[in-house]
Amino acid sequence: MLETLHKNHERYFVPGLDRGLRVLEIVAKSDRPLTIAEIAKKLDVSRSSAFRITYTLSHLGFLITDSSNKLYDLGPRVLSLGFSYLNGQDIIKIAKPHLEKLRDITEISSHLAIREGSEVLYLDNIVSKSPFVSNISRGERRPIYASPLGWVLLGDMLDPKIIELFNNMNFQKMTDHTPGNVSALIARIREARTLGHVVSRGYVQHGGSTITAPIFDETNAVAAVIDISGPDSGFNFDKIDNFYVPAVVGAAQNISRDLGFSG
Amino acid sequence: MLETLHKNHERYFVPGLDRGLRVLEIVAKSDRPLTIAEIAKKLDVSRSSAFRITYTLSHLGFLITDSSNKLYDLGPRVLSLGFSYLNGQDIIKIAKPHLEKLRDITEISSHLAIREGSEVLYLDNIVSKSPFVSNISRGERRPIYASPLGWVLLGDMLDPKIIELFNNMNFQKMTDHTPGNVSALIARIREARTLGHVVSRGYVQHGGSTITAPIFDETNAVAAVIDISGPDSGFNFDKIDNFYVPAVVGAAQNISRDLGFSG
DNA sequence: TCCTTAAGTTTTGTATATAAAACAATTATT
DNA sequence: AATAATTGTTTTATATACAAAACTTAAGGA
Repeated sequence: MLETLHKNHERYFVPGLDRGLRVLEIVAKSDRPLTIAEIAKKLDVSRSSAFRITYTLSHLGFLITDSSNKLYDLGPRVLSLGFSYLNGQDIIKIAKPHLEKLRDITEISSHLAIREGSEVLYLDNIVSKSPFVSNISRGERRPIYASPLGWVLLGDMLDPKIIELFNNMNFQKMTDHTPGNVSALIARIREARTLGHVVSRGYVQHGGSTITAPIFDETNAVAAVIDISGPDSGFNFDKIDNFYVPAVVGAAQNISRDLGFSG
Repeated sequence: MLETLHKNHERYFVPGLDRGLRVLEIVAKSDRPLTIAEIAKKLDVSRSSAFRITYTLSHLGFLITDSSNKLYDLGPRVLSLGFSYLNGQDIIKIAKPHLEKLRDITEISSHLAIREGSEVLYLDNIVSKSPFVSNISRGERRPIYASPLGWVLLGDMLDPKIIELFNNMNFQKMTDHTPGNVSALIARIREARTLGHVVSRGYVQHGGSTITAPIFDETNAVAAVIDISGPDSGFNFDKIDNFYVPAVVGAAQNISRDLGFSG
């Protein structure tokens, strides 16, 4: 009884499953295929266990081996799960017509994103027909602190929670406007919440601008976020306040409404 | 010794991992979140085992529960693996500039796909700037038999292998041109191999056309396939043979060359 | 309201997955 | 070329993951 107390919260863990998924992420993070010995070392298990795990994963198609059967890499089957996830997100279906309309009237690419942990996760990407610079696609991630999408997404999070989430985060200056620490980030978040949207010119990348607004669910929580984003050349900067901002905020409100949020 | 002979090939399987991944696919296939009891029934294991597996998967972020903690659905973490897979495919990086050039000169969306089992798996989608009908994205799948991409992909497969792969496949007529059985499919594949490309008008969807060509690797095997594809309104049908076909075949050859295939 | 059925947890004896050790095969080193 | 070191695979004794059963909670019907 006593000796298992320290791992009491892991009482129901299936270790083989835990380690198998960690192997997939180890291989995913690696920029080259890995041997069993390398996987064993990174996972801190015996070679025989790593052998069994890779054996299972490759028989299932989640890992593939090279011609020598010694180097393991991700198999195409890992894609099917992600695609099913995207297909199952009602918010994508609900948001898509609004994002397309937004793209059509602004002629700028529009995006839908949610928060996962301390990252912005792009769920949809409606590309504009005019030349585009940024080509972000579904499934991509960005650090929350460095993205206007992230600042808006954290609009309903309490400060202690934010501090907890970013306490030991390494803030890298992407541009001059990237917050360099938690308190600067909180200021950005507060600003976004007060205004109800974010207009950023050159905040994300050199020569690129975005306009961002939040989507609320029925509990008034920030469920997701949308933006229009592209190179400065695609914007008419005289029309920011009386055209682009109302268009994005309006689209976000319409999506919120379709999600069941009555306001 | 004797009693384990029949499952000798599964000697090294990690059952917890196998079942965990099957749970993910069960949930992925389902059109609604599932309870533990439903998962247990579909997986044919005890409720206590299903409990342990869902416990593990949800703690790792691969499954999420609803507010009542009783309905399990895919979590956003499944996306990260698929995205890593796409990023790791050198062929995507190699093909992309050629596909973009192809899109630019034809003004039609271009795609890159590989074969996985009996499905076509789209690896990249370069959207045209003109209005588009089909909006296929990376990670999507189509049955091989119903797609010109599939016919070209099977160009180097021997007939017995093809028959084996499609023997108990249910051929659904998507259009008038969809092969209805294996021998019709083989005829299509042979035709594609002989010509070196496929021109299809209305084969895939009503009012849509595609032009498809194979990519070879250093062993002369069909490594992947590209096409341009869009609504008929985007094509100039007088220029099929002297413009579109050479453009697509040429792009495919250039990609083959960059992959290391000298021809 | 009480009873029945079903589903989610928890416990526990036992079948079995696991890590260590042994072995084989390959690669590095002198 | 010979030996050492490393890695992949197989075997096996033992720790433990598993299914069954018990228990708890919730939902439905009479």
